[in-house]
Amino acid sequence: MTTALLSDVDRVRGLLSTAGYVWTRPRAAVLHVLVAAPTPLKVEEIHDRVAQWPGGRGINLSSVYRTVNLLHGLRLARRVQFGDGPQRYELAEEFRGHHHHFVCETCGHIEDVRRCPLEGTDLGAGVRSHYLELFGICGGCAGAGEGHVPV
Amino acid sequence: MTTALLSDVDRVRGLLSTAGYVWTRPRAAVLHVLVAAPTPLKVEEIHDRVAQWPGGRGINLSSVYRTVNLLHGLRLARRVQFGDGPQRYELAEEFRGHHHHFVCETCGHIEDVRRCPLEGTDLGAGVRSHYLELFGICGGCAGAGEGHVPV
DNA sequence: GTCTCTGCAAAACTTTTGCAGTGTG
DNA sequence: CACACTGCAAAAGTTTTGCAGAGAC
Repeated sequence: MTTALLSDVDRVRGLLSTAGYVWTRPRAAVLHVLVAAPTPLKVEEIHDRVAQWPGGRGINLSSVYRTVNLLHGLRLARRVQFGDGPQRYELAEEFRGHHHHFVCETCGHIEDVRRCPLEGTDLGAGVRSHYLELFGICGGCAGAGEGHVPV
Repeated sequence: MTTALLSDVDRVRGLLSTAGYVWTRPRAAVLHVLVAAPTPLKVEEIHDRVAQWPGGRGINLSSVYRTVNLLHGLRLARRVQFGDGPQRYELAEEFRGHHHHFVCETCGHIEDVRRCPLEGTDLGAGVRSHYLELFGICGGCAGAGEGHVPV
């Protein structure tokens, strides 16, 4: 999945460059935030974290939108939505590997589900991809021995 | 799934009444539209179709929003989202049965997937529900014998 | 007749866009 | 130094809300 010699940020930087895109401060900042995030982030959250990042002060919300749209268009970022609320973004499967999410209906906590329940399943001819999210009660919100335990 | 003696509209009407809600023209119109729709509809689309419905002229978009939110809150309608774009609504599983959707990436055509690929699958402890959509190329957009064929 | 609900208009929220100036390669 | 990109501000698209009047029971 990952060339251990190159960080994900560097890999994306190279891919953007090859595609003819310039490496700028806003793009670098958004990438660093996405690489560091364990779960999908709202654009607003990316913007907030970008401001913490060294040299990230003053980066405009529009630029964050433009950057995630660019990454999504190049299939370097994946768009995720949990029920209501705004879109969220995370690094593409190429970097993170194929996975889904478990969302706790009580506290909103998000967990990666690394074992795809559809693996080996026949989805029918013509199906190219699938979008799956699981919902339930996480370990923290349920009593002992009752909450979510991945398979 | 359905009490053949009562239409879905009548069943919802009874449920709303039991819950203390009044049966009004906007609510009736939205329900008729949802019952008649084979696939999930955008609020804008519901609003348009409501206007066609006898006595539906003049029903405000806000009322459509309020109605779908009410139905969704009572678990009588299900919210669906395909990639970008606005939310869509369809009658709850209680009426339509458990199913998913296949969305053609080329033409946007939506098809019901009545056989759940996760049936009998172990999703892990604590999982209460799942959200699954399939994407690919439909029969109409692919060459003969190549497009989507449900399992 | 009471109290819920609706229409209308305004606002809130998310996302996109035009444009003049900045910064990358 | 040319051209892509950014910040800013304004706009577009979707959804929510306050309020006075209409309608259901």
